[in-house]
Amino acid sequence: MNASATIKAPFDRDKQFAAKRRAVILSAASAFRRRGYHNTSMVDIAKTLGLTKAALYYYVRNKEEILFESHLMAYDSMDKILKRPQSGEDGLANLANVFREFVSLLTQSGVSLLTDVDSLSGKSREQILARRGKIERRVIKLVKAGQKDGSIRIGDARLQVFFFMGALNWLNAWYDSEGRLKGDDIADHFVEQLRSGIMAE
Amino acid sequence: MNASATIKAPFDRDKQFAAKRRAVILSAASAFRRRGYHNTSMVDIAKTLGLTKAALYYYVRNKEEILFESHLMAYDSMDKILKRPQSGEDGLANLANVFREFVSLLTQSGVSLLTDVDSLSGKSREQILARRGKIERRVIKLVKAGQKDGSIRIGDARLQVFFFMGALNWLNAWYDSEGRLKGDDIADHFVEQLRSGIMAE
DNA sequence: ATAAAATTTGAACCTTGAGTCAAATTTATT
DNA sequence: AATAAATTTGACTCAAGGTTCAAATTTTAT
Repeated sequence: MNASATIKAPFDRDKQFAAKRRAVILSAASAFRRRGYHNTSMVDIAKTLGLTKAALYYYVRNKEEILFESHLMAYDSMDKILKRPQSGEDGLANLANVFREFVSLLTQSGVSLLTDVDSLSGKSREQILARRGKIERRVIKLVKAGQKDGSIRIGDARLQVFFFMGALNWLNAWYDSEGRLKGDDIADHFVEQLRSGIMAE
Repeated sequence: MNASATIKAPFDRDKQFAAKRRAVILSAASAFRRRGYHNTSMVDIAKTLGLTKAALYYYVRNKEEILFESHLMAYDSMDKILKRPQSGEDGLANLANVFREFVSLLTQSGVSLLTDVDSLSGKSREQILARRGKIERRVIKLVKAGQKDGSIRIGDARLQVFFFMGALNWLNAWYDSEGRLKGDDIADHFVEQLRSGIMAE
């Protein structure tokens, strides 16, 4: 309608802001994963972005908020994976697909699974633990479905899940994107080890 | 020889000291495992022992030394397990035995596997990483032996090891000694999942 | 009971790093 | 080019917590 409507880019303020904010959090998350939350100072985070510490506070309320959002980002990604309609042969196949995407997420995208929940205080910590619990419960459901259709060995589903979720979290400690092993190789291998570890028969 | 020789206990100074020092480290290690290194203050550590912050420094050079020794303690225990002569049927059985003892160590004894290596500086960090690497290499050897005698599936042994060592480290995040699951149940389950995950055929 | 050594403490010190803010600078719009 | 809003900065404050130390207390041996 409006004749003057946007021939040039509309330089959306909010979008710009949101993008930069996201960059801050992703960059910080990566540092947290490598060096740990407490071993990463606000100055460190700022420097890697070519900014000054004070500038960070334009995008973020405080350091803890960065940690909080880092967690959220990872869990959002995992939720998205879990929500995709599962169309595998059976429960085991569905679980394997999800697990493969988890591994890919952690090796390919910049998203990292952080463990430093105890540096969050009160409400935030509860919220994050709730999210983690929700994801665990979803994965447990996948396992139980597989047990029901006979593709996954009968057993304590929770323990089965903890076992292979450990592999996922441990990735952080040793995976090096520059290293010899490519993310997909790892995914292939891990999926196979997961499958045979809980396959029925 | 000496007639006055030790009818009463010889109150061995050094032994007493060593025992208390060990207690400090074990107690701190447990706190580190639960709350994390940086979320545990020297005052916290002292209070749980009924001491004052300053008293800790009679037993320990500084906080980092506690973290360092915590790591050492865990790795010493694991080394001891790895050194026991393995007398299983085949490579897979040997590996399973070792893994079972690892799980028992972490669930039964107070020993905890810590991840906060990056809070150590310079030489200490290298030393700890070297110890961890040594253990990993030993376990990888066990896997390779199993591959050679046909009991373990052929594949990248290092990846196979990382997979199930993840389960071990993840234990810290969820295992609760007060919880419903007893350490041995977990060990049984995990060993089975490990076995079938890499068994040949 | 006393002296010497071992252990513990209270009260400081000191460093690090998170957070604040008014002013300077950059960017977008008229 | 002028202006207003958005962004960035330098310099500062402040608290937390690790570390030190001389003095007090407790323990062991004579």
